[in-house]
Amino acid sequence: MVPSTKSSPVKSPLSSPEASTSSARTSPVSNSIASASLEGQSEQLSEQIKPAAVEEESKTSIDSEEDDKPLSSRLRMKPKPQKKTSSLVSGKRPLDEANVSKQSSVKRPKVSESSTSAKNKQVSAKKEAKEEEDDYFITIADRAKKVGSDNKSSVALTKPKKVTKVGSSSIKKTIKKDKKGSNFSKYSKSTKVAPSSNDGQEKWATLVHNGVIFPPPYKPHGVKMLYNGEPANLTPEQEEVATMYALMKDTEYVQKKTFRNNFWNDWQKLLGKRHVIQKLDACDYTPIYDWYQNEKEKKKQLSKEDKKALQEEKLKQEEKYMWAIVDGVKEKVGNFRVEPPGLFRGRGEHPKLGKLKRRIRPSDVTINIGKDAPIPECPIPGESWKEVRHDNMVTWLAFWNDPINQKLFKYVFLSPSSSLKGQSDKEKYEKARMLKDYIGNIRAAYTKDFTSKDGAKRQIAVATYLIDKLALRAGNEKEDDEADTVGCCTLKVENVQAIAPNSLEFNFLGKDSIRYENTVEVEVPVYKAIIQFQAGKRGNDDLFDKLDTSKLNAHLKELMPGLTAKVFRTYNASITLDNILNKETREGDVSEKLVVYQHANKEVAIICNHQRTVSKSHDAQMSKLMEKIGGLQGTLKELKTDLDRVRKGKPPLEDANGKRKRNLTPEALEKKIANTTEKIEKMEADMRTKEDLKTVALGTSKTNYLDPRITVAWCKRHEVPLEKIFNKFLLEKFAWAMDVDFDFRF
DNA sequence: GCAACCACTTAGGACCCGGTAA
DNA sequence: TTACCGGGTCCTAAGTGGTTGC
Repeated sequence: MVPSTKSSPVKSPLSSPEASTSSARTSPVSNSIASASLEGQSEQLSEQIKPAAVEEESKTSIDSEEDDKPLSSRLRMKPKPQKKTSSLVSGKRPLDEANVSKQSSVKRPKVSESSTSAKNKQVSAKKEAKEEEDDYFITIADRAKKVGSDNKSSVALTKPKKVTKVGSSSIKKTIKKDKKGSNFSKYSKSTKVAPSSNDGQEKWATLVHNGVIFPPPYKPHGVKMLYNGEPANLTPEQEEVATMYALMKDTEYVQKKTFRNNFWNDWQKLLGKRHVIQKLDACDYTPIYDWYQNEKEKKKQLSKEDKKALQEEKLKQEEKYMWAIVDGVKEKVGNFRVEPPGLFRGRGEHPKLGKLKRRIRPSDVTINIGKDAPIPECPIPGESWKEVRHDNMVTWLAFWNDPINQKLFKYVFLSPSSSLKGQSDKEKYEKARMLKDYIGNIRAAYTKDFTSKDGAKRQIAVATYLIDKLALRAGNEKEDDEADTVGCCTLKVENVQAIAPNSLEFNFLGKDSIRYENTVEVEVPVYKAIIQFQAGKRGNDDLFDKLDTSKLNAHLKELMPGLTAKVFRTYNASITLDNILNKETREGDVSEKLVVYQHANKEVAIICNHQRTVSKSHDAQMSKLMEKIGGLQGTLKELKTDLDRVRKGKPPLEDANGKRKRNLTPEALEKKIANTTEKIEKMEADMRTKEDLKTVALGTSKTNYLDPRITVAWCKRHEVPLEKIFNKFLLEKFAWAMDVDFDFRF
């Protein structure tokens, strides 16, 4: 991991605890699902719906033929998933001291044994990786032919229950570096992971790490801010918090009343009642702001060598915290840096905006580490950890209470590239793939319930439909001290407007206070049900008053083992990518294929409502491009005129400066025209893409929703270098997906 | 049945840095 | 040489969902 070069300008030794588009969105759902005749359907909700593929091996899709059958013939009893018993291996953090050892009383065992075994395992892992690499000796195209003949890709497409052999040895032997020298397995990680990391199971056997690193103590700068135009004296603690505020001068936060009020309340506690500073409005933080800008500039002006030296120094300090050894394997730690103090930057209209996030000390931090591992030395002399635990039912290495909301915790986890995270990532996508086999029957079941006499059932059906069709989030209840955002189950009456004959207009703030605006045509029974749910209610009342996420998820679990609302998002995102890639990819050069990928990625981002704010320079950038295109069009016109004249035996026209242009042959002019036209087309395409994507965030879906195996397999099939799609972070995160068969379909 | 608690995933924005056009 | 831009990295907020205890 590249260490952050960001400086933490505001650090304080505080200790007081509380001083502390309506765009035409692509619907992933076919409209055919509403027509099913469901006469005779059993009302047994406790039955799990068996995947269609299991019932009818030859059936390839969730089509109406199946839906037309009586549900009794489509539903079969499936054993309920075993309820987890709370026994010795409870996944919960124990409240008592049974699993806790106080730092002082813990004897430090020698590290040698585990580290030796770690080394051995790493050596053997490396050896395996090398052996795998040596096996690649056939081109991708040959491999495609070979595997294609052995295992027709159409089979993969038509048999929904096909189990994909990730990294099967037969396939590996047919892989070779592609023509461009990019081979996928160089990114794959030969890790030995437990078959499942389900809850209620041990996450690791041995865990060694060095704890966390704290931000350096606050260094007072002594620059005086002004109060009523006069320099004001501040203690280092007061100055630290003033500096936090001063540095936010250019942000929108300071425009918000809540932010200013919360900051003032917390800062005033530090200032004390009798301080000369009595109101925020009379404060002028400019001297501190200017000082900081100056410091920043000085830093920028440092020589390359000095910058490098600083970076190396930081790396040296942090190196030991960057790694953990999990079951003998060295793994990256994610967020090993304790969050520095600062002013709370919540999203949207968060009621706690601007509150002081006090400094976290070792006495706030609980460490989780293997029983036999040495307890990390507390990096701040004279202080000690709050607690040391040895809980292998969880994956966190450390946690502390969130100073803004004491009920919440901040965890230190392994990096997304670790085997532990990779394993759970893979399980997530496997679950979403499983939904593919159930979705037909699930859709048929909720369609039937749109008109159920049972109001709760009707609400569950409509909510599930919205989650499926619009990829809405579940929508847990929120506390009063959080931003007022909603998901499906918490939609308010005012968030949905029925538009005759059968459209719904959604408008609400979702996660991160990102607005969801979408008008969508829905099944008529859904439309009618929504109107009915709204009847007699006020705008701020719950649309789904008989429903919450627990009830919804409990119901979903009856339909498929492990099914929850969020699985639909993963499923719809991944299946959309898979479908678009396979439908739209044509023979051509890599850049054309990348356009297809980006288009698919964009569709998914729109479905999931992944937005970003338009960059400040967007308009200027567009104007510049327009200008350039205009210039090129002028050139093109001139070239065409010249060609015309040359063909008629006349000399070319004079240029803009009145100078005679060089005589060119018609062929040379044609070539120039072609080049200029190509340039214009490329620029226009760039412009369209830029405008198209100005509010769309593509990264979130790539990182969290798109099964990487779809991408890897597609790259293999179409000889697209994976590095064109996955950056370093994603290549590492998805190491588990690299050995997928080239014919993998989601 | 429900609230509280806990552990984990998902999310957008800030900031940095290197490549490239002017 | 400088300015600009875009991608990468880091940060941490904000979700989801399981479990527990009353």
